[in-house]
Amino acid sequence: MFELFTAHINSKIKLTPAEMELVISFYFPKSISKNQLLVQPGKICTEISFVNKGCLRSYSMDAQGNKHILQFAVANWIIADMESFVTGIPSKMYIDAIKDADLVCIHRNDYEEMLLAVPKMEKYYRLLGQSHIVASQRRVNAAISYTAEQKYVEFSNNYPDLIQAAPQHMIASYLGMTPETLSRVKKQQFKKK
Amino acid sequence: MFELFTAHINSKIKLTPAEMELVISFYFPKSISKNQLLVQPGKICTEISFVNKGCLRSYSMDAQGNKHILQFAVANWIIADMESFVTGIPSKMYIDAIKDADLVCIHRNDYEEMLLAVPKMEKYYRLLGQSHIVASQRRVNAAISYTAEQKYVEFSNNYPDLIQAAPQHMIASYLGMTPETLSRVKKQQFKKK
DNA sequence: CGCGGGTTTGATGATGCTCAAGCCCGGTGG
DNA sequence: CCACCGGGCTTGAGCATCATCAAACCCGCG
Repeated sequence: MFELFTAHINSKIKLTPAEMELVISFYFPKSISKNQLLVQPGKICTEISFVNKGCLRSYSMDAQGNKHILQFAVANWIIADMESFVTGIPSKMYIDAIKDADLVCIHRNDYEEMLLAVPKMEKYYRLLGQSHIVASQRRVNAAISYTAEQKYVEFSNNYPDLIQAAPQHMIASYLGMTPETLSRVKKQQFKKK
Repeated sequence: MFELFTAHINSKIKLTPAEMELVISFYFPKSISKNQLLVQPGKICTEISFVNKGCLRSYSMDAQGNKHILQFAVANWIIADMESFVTGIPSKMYIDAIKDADLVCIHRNDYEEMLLAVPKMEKYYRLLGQSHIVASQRRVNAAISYTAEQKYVEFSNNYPDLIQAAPQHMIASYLGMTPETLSRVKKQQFKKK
């Protein structure tokens, strides 16, 4: 149940078995099936979710009803609308499963308490934050500097697993282009080699 | 010297005077003048810098020699190439001052040690990371969903101070458009009201 | 077999880029 | 004090990239 999660924690920090047990007591498992919503606009994002299995995405929707994918989360990643989670303001985005998923979650009411109970977990979340920042930095750089083709190449290098897991129109959305453009980019790519 | 920095820490966590003194002992002040480089490609980013005064930017340069600004940092913000800082691989980006700046820095050799000496600082950096993530999320969303005009409007709402502080061509770079486009967008904006 | 979501392809058009020139303005030196 | 220089901003014309709209295609599934 919690094996992957505890292994992930152990890979970043060292906890005694007692501490680990205490940590776990604050978390709860949750399964959501494909297309099921975890977060939606107007509601507060109450949980941080660690993905055990499956795949989630977070996205916003613009005035024309177009979805824009901000993040994918596969196994060993966490996902949440941190803006809503930390401030308590209603979320403006959606999070749902694109493949049936098993999660390990912590509620925002328990989060600070857990960190007080096991302060070493501050480091765990600091390190996660650092990884997230590194990933965001790359993402922003690609978004503002790259052509459609460069974006796709970089993405497929960085996330070869997602190329498999996610349907193409979602990858297009993540990359900030239309499905048609991505289709044409791939065709071009193919011709080049 | 360290007033703003200690105030910033105190606004996020509670430290005893002794702890604060210990923390401070790991940091050193640094002044850099306009146009001076703090980080450059090929070299490891050895410091995290807290901005006391002035303004810095981080940017990448593409094959055509175009600069793409990833982040601005004014007072009370921190800046670093976290990818290089945490992994120790050479940076691929530049950080320089766009206004004479006073910084409070910590060297990567001292960072983990400082966190061991004063574990409460884990929380400080966790919270900074959270803020950074929230900001990045907004930035990514704007980059992939907005038109040039929407990007500018959102930016001027979120960072009215930077509209003053940064020259227009840098704001254009930050927003992922050319200076010409930003100029035209502003003209349009003006005509609307 | 036929439906439907997702992908591909094509034609057209808009947004934003490129290149080039002119303008504005603050700083410098005669 | 004025002339000149230069960087940054603006303006214009033409163009490339990518979006839009529409239709066809593919394929798994009921």
